Amino acid sequence: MPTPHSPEQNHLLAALPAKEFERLSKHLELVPMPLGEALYESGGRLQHVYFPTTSIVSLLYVMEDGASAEIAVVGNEGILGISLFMGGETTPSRAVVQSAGYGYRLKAQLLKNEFNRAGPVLHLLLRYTQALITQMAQTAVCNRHHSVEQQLCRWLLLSLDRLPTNDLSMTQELIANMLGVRREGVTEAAGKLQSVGLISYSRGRIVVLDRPGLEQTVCECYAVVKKEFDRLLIDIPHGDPHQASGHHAH
Amino acid sequence: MPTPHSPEQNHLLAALPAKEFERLSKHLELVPMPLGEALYESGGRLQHVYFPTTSIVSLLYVMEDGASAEIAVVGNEGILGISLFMGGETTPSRAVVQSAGYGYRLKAQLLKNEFNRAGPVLHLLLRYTQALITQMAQTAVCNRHHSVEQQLCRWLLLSLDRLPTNDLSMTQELIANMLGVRREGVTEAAGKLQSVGLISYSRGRIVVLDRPGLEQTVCECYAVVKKEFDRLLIDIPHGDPHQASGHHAH
DNA sequence: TGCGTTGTGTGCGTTAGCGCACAGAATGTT
DNA sequence: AACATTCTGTGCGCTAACGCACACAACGCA
Repeated sequence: MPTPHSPEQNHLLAALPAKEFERLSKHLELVPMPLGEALYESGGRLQHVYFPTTSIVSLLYVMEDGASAEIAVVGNEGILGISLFMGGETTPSRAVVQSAGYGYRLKAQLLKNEFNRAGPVLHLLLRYTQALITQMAQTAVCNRHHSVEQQLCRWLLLSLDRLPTNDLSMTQELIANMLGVRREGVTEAAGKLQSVGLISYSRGRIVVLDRPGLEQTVCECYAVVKKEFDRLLIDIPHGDPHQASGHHAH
Repeated sequence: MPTPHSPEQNHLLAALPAKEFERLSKHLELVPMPLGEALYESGGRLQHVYFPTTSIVSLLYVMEDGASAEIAVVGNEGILGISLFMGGETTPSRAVVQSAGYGYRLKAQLLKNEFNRAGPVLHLLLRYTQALITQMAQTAVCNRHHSVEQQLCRWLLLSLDRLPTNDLSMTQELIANMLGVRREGVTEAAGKLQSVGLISYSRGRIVVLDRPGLEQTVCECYAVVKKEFDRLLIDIPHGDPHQASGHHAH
């Protein structure tokens, strides 16, 4: 058991004021999140919300003909199951583990109760949701205007930001599903990135060699989203009329 | 003065319980919303939130090179300025009036106060926000997988749903900006739709002749979003632990 | 060591959409 | 009536991405 797990590995949990964290932490349940597991299906009812720590989860829309597209990605900075507290209970999206790891889960009703106290937890979750909205919106724009190569860069950086290492365990097939493009398109784009020395890969294992280089190749979409996440979540003022004791998410 | 205006033309306002509506309505201010007006700019601070009644507003992302894309559209079913109550205060998007008309506005602070009462207004706004999220996500998918023609259909239907008539006042240039495609692409797609008898247009005026026909041509994205809006907003249970007196949004 | 499975590379022809450069039509203006 | 302006139609060549059909490489397991 090399890595000791703790809820604070999740930034949202870490950003909670002590009192709220106390209340919730006793109900947090550490769960493994294996590659490919669906935390929820389109339209399905949620039993739990999930706070990833070492895993990454994709929010996917799958269409009637089987074509798919990732609309956002959630890792240790976030939470899965926002539709619970937004009031809809379900969403038309799927949530699939894209990078195996661990996370903590919490019974749906407990989170709702906490949310309905209308305290710091509510405000924190809503801020996170706004950041997530930005990510979705930017994904829409990126899908419209940018090349597969640029999008691959974005995707790699998004993953990198949510992992402790710089090697990802992902086949090109999977990446293609996420980006909603052909597998061959990913092969080609990845080939280019490798030939320029930014990454190196082989059979489902991608190592990022030159992160700054990637950041130069990526489209603006990455920075926009990143900036917005930082703005909304790094220095979190707890609530609106409440205290503003400078907590940090890391 | 042919049309008498009333706040209830906006579905969200109409869905408010009497008590909340009372409290807010005295502060609602009827404002004209002329074509092209920007209700807010990327990163700008909001002074008001807007409840469109006869107007339609596009949420746009504009990129460094000037390319743009609509990520969602808001009409009499919704509200503009969700980042106010989500806690971010601003967003990276612009809000531009796409179809001239009227709306009611409310001072930012008043809405925040109401929101912070954590009553029916909060729950209603959050449900609406979830519907909006679905629209954005589906836009991302649509951008990835569907043709300009299909997207034009979707766009026309979205507009139609938010207007009392079936003629839209929109140049192809504007539509192209919204969809994030070339103007010529819109010309071509619109030409096809016209030749099949679904629409008729001339110099900035589009009349929808055959709505059912449009609904057959459009991609699934339209229906997904529509269904989700209906599910979340038509039969609104006010709040979670509160009463569930069957209010209707129309 | 051999064999199946799973990933990856490559080479087509095809297509949707782009960028550009106009020509023509409808409208408003004086 | 003449003119500028705005909107729309059309005709290119060009490129990114698609769909398909393989060949090949790596790894896992008997």
